[in-house]
Amino acid sequence: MTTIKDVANYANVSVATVSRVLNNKGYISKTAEEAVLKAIKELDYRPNSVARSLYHKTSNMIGLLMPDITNPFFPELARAVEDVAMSYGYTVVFCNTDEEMEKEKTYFEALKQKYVDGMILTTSNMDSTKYDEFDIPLVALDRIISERIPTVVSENKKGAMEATQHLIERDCKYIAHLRGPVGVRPADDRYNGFIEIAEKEGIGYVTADTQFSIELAEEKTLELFQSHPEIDGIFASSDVTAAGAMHALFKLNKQVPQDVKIVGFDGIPLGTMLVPSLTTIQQSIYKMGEKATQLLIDQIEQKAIDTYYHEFPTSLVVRHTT
Amino acid sequence: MTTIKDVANYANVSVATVSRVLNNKGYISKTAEEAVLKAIKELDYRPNSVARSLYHKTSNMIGLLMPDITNPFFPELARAVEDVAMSYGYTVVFCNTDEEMEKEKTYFEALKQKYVDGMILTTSNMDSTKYDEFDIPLVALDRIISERIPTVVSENKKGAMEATQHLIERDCKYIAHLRGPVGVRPADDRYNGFIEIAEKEGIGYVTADTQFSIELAEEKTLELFQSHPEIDGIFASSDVTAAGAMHALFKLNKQVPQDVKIVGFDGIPLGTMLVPSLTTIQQSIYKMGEKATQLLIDQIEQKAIDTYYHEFPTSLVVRHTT
DNA sequence: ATTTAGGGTGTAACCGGTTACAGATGAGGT
DNA sequence: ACCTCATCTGTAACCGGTTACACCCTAAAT
Repeated sequence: MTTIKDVANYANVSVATVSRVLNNKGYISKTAEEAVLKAIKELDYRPNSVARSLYHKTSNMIGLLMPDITNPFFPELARAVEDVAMSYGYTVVFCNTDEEMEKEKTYFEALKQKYVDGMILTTSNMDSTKYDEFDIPLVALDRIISERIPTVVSENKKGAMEATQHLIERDCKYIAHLRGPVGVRPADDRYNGFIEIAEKEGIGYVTADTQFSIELAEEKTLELFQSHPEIDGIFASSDVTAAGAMHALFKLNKQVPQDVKIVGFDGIPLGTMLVPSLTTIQQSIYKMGEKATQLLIDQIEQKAIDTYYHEFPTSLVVRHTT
Repeated sequence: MTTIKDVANYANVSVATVSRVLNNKGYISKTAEEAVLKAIKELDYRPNSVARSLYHKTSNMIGLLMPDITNPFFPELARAVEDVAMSYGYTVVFCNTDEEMEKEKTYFEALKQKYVDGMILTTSNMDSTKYDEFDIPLVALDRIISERIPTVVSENKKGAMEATQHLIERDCKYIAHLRGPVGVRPADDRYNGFIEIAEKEGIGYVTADTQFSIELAEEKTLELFQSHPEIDGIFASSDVTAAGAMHALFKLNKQVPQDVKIVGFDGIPLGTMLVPSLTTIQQSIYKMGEKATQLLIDQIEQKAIDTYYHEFPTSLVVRHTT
């Protein structure tokens, strides 16, 4: 491996001069610069970024912590993060936490030891004060952790209200809500939005707790219909959950949208692949990923951050399940 | 940040002794060891892995190059890679190349500058000899690049044959194959497997070229039915493509599986979410990711690699589209 | 009493960069 | 002629670890 010393020797200058050329810093004579550039070219030299990191305590890497890339909501987010990061010369290290606090801690430690410049969190299982202790730039994405951490989320409550309203406009009389994980703010907000409209419109409703798993959603839907056969509308907390509900309806021999109408939440590609395709509340997933990454890089590069809380609008996309 | 020097001072020993304790190397007295361990604990010391890397000339990172994490085939692969990597103390940098040679080159350079220890390739758009030039451990996953690079793929041809046979057993008389990208070996192998069985069984068939996009698959399916309304079976080169075909059939008002039967390829979760759920050729996606990562780490750690070519069995999973 | 050998420890060089600092040179101002 | 200052360059310390080597100590062997 060619080192800066090799280049210095070859160009008959000191390592300091080579470093100056590399970083365009300080005074360099034309002669020296040319000699160095020639040496770099002929020796095919690339600076060792580990050595650089050691000195600068910086790695040009950012960490992306998410529950599970296998959950179809995250690939698009990850994609956006990576696109923006790369355009600024950062690389992305990605970590699946499975919502386990232990894993989260392990990754935090591992990444800190590698001098990652910052982290994007789409998962938060440690005590919220813990995050402030790590003195490393953070951004919360699709989660709300603490007001000290810049945050990017959707207008979850508003979206949920719109979804519920839509089902009512489509003549649903008794609506079930498949609620997301209790305690996760976006899911709670959707729940609250649903309740608010259902109460306001004085319509019949039930709710059931689910996670983001298709199997559980199917199971819960079957249970709901056992106790409430009059359900004619479902608002699912995520598109994956909606897919689970559709399976249950298939088993129950209910026609979608004739017998039961369904609205999901997320707007992931899965929705368009389902047959019939899924009416859903579209989040600006890619844009949220972009914004979060931008916010992180701004912090890393010490730029002032104007707003700490960013809410992205959602939109109702009517497809074939309503 | 606490350094090894702080620990040494606190424990009243030299940095060498601390390092020996950390790495369990050389002679250490019980007294010294205890003092060091106590210091480490009380100062909450973690060795700086960048400094370690500098000495050991490794970054403990591996690169994962894939076309697009947004394509539902890749998250599971990525997940497996990350799981195994992390269990060996490696972190994963992920890169989306969009099958563009330029991007691939850029990432290769960027990662080499960061001295990643190795890379897993699920995409290959450079000249195959180019890869040999980079003297860095590589593994080809779901791609075949060169026999000098350890390779992990599915039994694509065999799987395709099984899929075709299955459609014939289900009484299909005229089968369409939605072929994957020409020139990509796994896709070509599936095509060849299909042709071989179709010819052998003397059944009617057509093929159409697609990519891994749902829209294109839908479009091509519509075209196929226009020219060949007698099609009663479809073997799609991927599950995403199969989903596209299902959309087309929905538009054409054809019942699945009554009028047309469909078999996909991949076994991604999407298949179970579709209604009706998709019969498919299941690849051991996770296991392939594990194996590839293991092969990469073996190379990095200079272990001998017994076999360079690994084929994973596929299996027919019969669900509701056949 | 003197070797000998193994246990235990610290010093300093090293990994490959960056940069503070000091010294050298030469042009321009007084 | 002397001073000032900008330009240019090299030496060496530093980032935070690892380890070769030298040295000391003690107990067993001769």
